Amino acid sequence: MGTALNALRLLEYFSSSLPEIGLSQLARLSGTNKATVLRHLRALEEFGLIEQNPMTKSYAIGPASLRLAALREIANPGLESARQKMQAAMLQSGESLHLSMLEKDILQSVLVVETTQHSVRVSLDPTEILPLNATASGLCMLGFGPDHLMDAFLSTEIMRFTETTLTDPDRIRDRVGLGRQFGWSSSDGSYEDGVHGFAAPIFGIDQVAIGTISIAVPAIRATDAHLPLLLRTLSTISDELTRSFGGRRPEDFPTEFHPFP
Amino acid sequence: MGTALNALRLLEYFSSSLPEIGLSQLARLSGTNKATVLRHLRALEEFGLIEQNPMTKSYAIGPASLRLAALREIANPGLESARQKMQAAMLQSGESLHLSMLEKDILQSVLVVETTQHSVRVSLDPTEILPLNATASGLCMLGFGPDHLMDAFLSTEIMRFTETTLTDPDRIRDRVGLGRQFGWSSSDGSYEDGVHGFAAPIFGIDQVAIGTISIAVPAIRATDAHLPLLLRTLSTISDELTRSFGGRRPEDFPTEFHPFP
DNA sequence: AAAATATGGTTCAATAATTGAACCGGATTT
DNA sequence: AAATCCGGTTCAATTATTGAACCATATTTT
Repeated sequence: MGTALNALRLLEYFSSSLPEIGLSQLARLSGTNKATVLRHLRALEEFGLIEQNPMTKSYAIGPASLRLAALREIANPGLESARQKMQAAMLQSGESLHLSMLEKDILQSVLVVETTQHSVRVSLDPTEILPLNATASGLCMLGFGPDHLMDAFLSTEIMRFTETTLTDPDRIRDRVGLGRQFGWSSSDGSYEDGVHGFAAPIFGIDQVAIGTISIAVPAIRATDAHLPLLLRTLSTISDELTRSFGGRRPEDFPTEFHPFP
Repeated sequence: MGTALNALRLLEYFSSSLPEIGLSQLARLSGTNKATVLRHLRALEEFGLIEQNPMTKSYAIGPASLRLAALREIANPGLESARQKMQAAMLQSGESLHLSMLEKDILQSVLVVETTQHSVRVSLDPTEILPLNATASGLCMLGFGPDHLMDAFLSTEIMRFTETTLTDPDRIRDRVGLGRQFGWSSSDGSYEDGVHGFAAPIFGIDQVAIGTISIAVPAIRATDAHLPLLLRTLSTISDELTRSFGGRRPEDFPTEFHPFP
């Protein structure tokens, strides 16, 4: 049931680590017959969501994705201006920024602006779903997002990614509480080793977070000396983005971010 | 035949002028039964390519489009750096830039950077297919693109958009020849009244144009005094983009752009 | 150098999903 | 208050989808 959806699901197998997939390989990955996969790929290709490399015969995401993204921009204005604000914040802080949004209790990365100032940089997959327990953005979202989010999340399986990933519900609650108090959250290699994250909420009209803005820093530069600059950047851009999305910060939200004691 | 494609085709009805569509309206537009349309929309929605506005109940392009676009970025790197170069060129010239690419003999707009310096600006639909006879980019593409392009285009129906649209094959050939000689093409309201365009080619490895970069200027600012700045901007960015896409300019391509006599 | 195993792609009958007309309840218009 | 509109549902008839087996070709393995 759901031919169209089955076809679309083939797109899920493409990732940054596997951007090109051959017919047989995709059939294996999806557990579907080759003939079926080929039919679907042909349909996706005709629409432009898939593109076949004429040399290698393997398939990749096609140009229609860009068209659709541009179209969404129009219905959902603000993302383009968000990009510009992120660009400015990137130049100010020198680090990469990630904008993520909550959709159906899932935190998805929607915009990435990578630093142009350092050659050692954090390059995370911009299409990934962010685990709420392991990332700064996730902890921040738990703290400032809809009330039911924490319970909903704790009722799912909590994943572990590295040595320092928070998996104990009590410890997660502690960290979220700390974030709620200071206005920002952080993670130190709890999702990927060597990557420190700092995140602040973006609020909607009802003063509930609809997304987060985060700065990803390689461990080498995650120093106490660097922190004030990062927090200053974070504070201003989270305020700008909240306003640019038509939202409002809660009255008791800190106007400046300070390091955790 | 092609359920998946039928579902995807529904996405074609969304545009910048019609970013949200209701169920019945979409059924009418596509000439399909409501039940069918609803099934398709549900499938697209589950994948995230469609999103339903819970208030108005109408549908719009969903967040998965952004994910896919980001994914394509990875397989097809360079677009992000192109955006940055375009941003710089926008700041230099003060005008909006359009990047378009040739896909299957169709010239599609893939990236738009709008000016932030003027309130009178050109805002063209970033998802549109560019007519080869009516836009600066189109004429430029005819001049520097694959050899068969001109014949292929002339064998299709040539569309007229405004009073000044070029529709006579001989006049088109003349203008294309002029572009080939000077390295850049222009259009003055031949696609949309009041919009002047200036375009230069982006070459692939085989010295054939794979796309174009263009500057769109409102008629008020399309003055002789402004032109040198526009041409300078165009020349440098077309060179940058050609290199950034791994291409090569032909040896006899002008290193500087000069106004037509 | 021959055999074995890949690959992308095709065929076709059995099957399972898609389709559209008619219908429903509710909100606007007339 | 009658008539349209809307989003959404139902269900039998039909139609497109599916997967096993197959083909030709390229790359490994023996």
